[in-house]
Amino acid sequence: MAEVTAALSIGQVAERTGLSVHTLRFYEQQGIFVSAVRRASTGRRVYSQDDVDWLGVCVILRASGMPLPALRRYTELVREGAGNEEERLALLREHHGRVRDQLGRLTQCLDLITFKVGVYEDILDQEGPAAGSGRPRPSVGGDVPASRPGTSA
Amino acid sequence: MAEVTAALSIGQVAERTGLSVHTLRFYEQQGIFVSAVRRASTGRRVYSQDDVDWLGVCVILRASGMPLPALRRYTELVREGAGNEEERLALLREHHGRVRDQLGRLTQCLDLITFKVGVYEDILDQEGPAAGSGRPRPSVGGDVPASRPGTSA
DNA sequence: GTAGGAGCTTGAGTCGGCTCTAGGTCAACC
DNA sequence: GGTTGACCTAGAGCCGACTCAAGCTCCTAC
Repeated sequence: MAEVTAALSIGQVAERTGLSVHTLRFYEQQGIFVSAVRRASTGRRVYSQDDVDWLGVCVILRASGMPLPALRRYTELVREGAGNEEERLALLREHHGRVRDQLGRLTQCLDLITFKVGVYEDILDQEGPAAGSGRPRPSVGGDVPASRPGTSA
Repeated sequence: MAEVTAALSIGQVAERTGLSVHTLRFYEQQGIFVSAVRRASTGRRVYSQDDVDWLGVCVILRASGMPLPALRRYTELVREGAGNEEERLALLREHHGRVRDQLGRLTQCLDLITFKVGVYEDILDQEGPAAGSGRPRPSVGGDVPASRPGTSA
């Protein structure tokens, strides 16, 4: 058990969070740090492991589409400390809902794309190497064939 | 069996696709239509049911994050007609992969968020109404409590 | 003692994808 | 014949989230 608080440079933090140094400075300016980023006597930023942990959470929230203003608000609540758990929960729940929606929509999209991929595989199967069997496919999705469109086939 | 090809105004198409009239004109300019949009003698755009069907596909591809250039390329391939199915398939497969990745990442994010929501529910459970039991929770994710951070608890 | 590299600040630029504005045409209704 | 209201074009503007540039300061190593 050593290094209670690590003291990392912006480059090191960039490396371990996957964010660019630009983005780290940008996030700081945007108020996306729970406590002010410390500075060395030379003016350079000094990050702790806590900062890295927090950024890990931020990366996930961002990756799931939380907008910066919401992330900033959440950060503020955490910075204020205990007593505002309701608001944090509300914020997270709202985001949770959005992510679930997004997941649902994406799943639907994936279905369509999977289907279309199958259609094209069949087409290439049949006219391609040998006259393969060609799994039965419902009659949709081959995409308008340019010449005589007709609600696809 | 009537209206082989409907003849819809831009407003009607906007309504049935969920896209704005601005976006429809923008897409047209971007080459996101399989065949040139027809014009009435007055210069107004006249869309067919095929256009609407195609836009339906586009909406789904866009919703799943396909960038406009890729969508344009796909449109071009469909416009060119039969013979380029390999490239269409490649394009769709690539997108399919990206959507699956995105889905995976989003699912992970959802797990974290679900977990955090649970943590806050427990906190509010305990200090709130009555001193509820509080389901056992692993020791992560309560978020740095501002004062004495310490790798959260 | 100087070259290289990491870091600093402020402010501008980029990118994707729309979204809106200005100024105009046209058809329909009162 | 005047007013809506839907549509037209070209081009500018916007938004979110970075990303980069310019010009500077340090520190380290040769």
